[in-house]
Amino acid sequence: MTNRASLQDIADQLGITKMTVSRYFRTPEKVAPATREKIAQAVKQSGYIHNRAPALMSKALSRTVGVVIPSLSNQVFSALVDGIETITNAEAFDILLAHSGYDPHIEERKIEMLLSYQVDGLILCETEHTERTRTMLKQAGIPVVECMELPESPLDMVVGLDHKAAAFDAVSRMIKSNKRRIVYLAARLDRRTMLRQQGYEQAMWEAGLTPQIVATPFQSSFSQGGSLLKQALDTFDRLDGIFCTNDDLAVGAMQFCQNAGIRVPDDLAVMGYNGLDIGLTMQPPLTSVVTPRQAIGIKSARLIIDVINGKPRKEKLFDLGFSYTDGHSLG
Amino acid sequence: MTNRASLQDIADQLGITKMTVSRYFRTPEKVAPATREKIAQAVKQSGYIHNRAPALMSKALSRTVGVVIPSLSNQVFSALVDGIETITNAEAFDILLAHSGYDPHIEERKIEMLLSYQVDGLILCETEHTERTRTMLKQAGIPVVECMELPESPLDMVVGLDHKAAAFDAVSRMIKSNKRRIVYLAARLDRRTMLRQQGYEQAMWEAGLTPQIVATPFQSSFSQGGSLLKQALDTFDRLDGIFCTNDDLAVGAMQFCQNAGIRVPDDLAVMGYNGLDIGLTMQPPLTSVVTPRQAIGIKSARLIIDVINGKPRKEKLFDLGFSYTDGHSLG
DNA sequence: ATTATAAATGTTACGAGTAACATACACGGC
DNA sequence: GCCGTGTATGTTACTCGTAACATTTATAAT
Repeated sequence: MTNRASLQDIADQLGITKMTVSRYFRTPEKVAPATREKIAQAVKQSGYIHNRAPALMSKALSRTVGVVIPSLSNQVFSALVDGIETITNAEAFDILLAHSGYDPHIEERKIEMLLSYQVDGLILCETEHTERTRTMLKQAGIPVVECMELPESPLDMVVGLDHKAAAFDAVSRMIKSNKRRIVYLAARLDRRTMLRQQGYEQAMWEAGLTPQIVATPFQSSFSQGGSLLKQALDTFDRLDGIFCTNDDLAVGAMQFCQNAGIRVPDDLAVMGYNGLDIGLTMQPPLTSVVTPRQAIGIKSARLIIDVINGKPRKEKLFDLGFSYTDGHSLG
Repeated sequence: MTNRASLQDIADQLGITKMTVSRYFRTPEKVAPATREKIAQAVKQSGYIHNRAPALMSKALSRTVGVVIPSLSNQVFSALVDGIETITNAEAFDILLAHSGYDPHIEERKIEMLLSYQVDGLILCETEHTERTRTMLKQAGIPVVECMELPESPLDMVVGLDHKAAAFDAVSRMIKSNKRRIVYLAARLDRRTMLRQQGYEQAMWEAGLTPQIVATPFQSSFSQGGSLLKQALDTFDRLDGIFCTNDDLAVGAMQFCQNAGIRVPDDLAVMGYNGLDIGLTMQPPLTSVVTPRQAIGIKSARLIIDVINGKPRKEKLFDLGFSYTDGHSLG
């Protein structure tokens, strides 16, 4: 907008060339201490702000990684970003953040925007992409990590966990606690939700039980958890367990139980997914599958930066597994 | 990284100049339909991705607004960003998102990054800034909106609400419901939390009551709500109400009540702040101050873009007020 | 047909930091 | 005093999409 100070302005003021000033910012040790001092002074006084545009035009690195998360109000992704920034901060990279609202077309638009800023790498949290997204990313020739799950046809690198296996294990636990009539509660039927459903179904069939599902396409929420459980109770007789596709639903369902006088876990076992803080404040504390999202972020950023630095790994897929919260809602 | 296709590449391929291709993207109606068709073909085939860098170098607009939110896992800010994007999408602006973790120094770094990308405007969610942040923003000469609250020394424009007044009103309501021994529960003692405390204190003093505060500097969370309430009950006799600085604390506190056999609102009235969904799933539903965050986002983006388009308003401060959720936790 | 006007495309210059290479200068060792 | 080495700084060329202006081509109006 208005004319910000440029390197040239500072150089003119000191009777040196902008090259020296440029060096001052990027390799200060190559500038004489006396000059360094003078420049520091002038920079401070002029309030110079770095301008990336010309640097982006040279084929140099932008030292920026693009990150696309599905939602801005989900602790899963904020922990993921925290993990990413641990690494990027240490390596003097910036991140450029965008959110897709779980929509592949919005993801496409955001990726296009990030690429237009010449990011050196991309971290994505979804595995469903538009055709154009795949084309663009191929063209871009930068490292890409898909994180959180293990896609069937990865774009490039993958860091995540097997949600089907996690769900299978979680439901098997419930069955081991002598629960038999277990319903799967689901919302926003995205891919990860469907994978968990598959794990649930497999565990049920293998135990000789019949899977029963109550789902809504709407965004998951606490209140949704209550209404889905109500619907499940109305539809199926003598339920003794619910496996919820995330903790929001699980907590909502547990609240419904409290209000309806249903005892957890004696009358109804509840299994959540993600291991959020709120689950542990319930009475009894919610048992929940914990996804290692911070570790996923760290690993993803590490991989991206290694590739940028010319140290590509042979291995491209990293399964970081899962664990459980220390809850008592299973019986 | 690898050599992406440039406008020149496409132009060469078609025997035209890059200028025509550039026009095709920005003002397609000025390109002959036949040419348009040919370019569309070539663009698709080459997988061309726009490169913003040269455009950022011309003094043209970047058509990008920077947004710095404090947290990536707070519905308040995701709703705010939703509001912002309603407008930016309609006006063909992009947003560049960053998060500060409520830390003015991180905010400074993120603002510096956004400015280095030549954003045309900035939306900030905090009012505490470092000295350098203020200098940079003055230098930058772009419109800035501080949103959510009403700062004492605004940088430029402001869209928010008066948290002190809201807290005053909320606590006055509790007092009108014949609650007398009301404690303020607070976490992460940021400016907005302190403002609410002031409103609380004023309401108490004006009613001839003594304010009592239980606070923790740690990040607010559901479990924190329970322990703060426990601490309050241990410290003060015969509490009959709590005013919580946000819904996380309020919900945690209500869960504590349920577990401890404290009846809400008969034994204890609970007032929350923000009006999140989860509060309404409680039994009884939580009464909470609703902040108009989506509207704040819309208004903020509107103002920024108006100024960018050369239509500055005389008015610089917009108080969008507050309302209440339809809860029953007051009595 | 002839000029006026509009539509389509082309030409030129520009922006601001940086890589690669070039030069100047200081200092120590002989 | 001369040379070699290294440090500090300067010079030049480059990046590529776009604004502003120029030119060509098509269309309409008399």
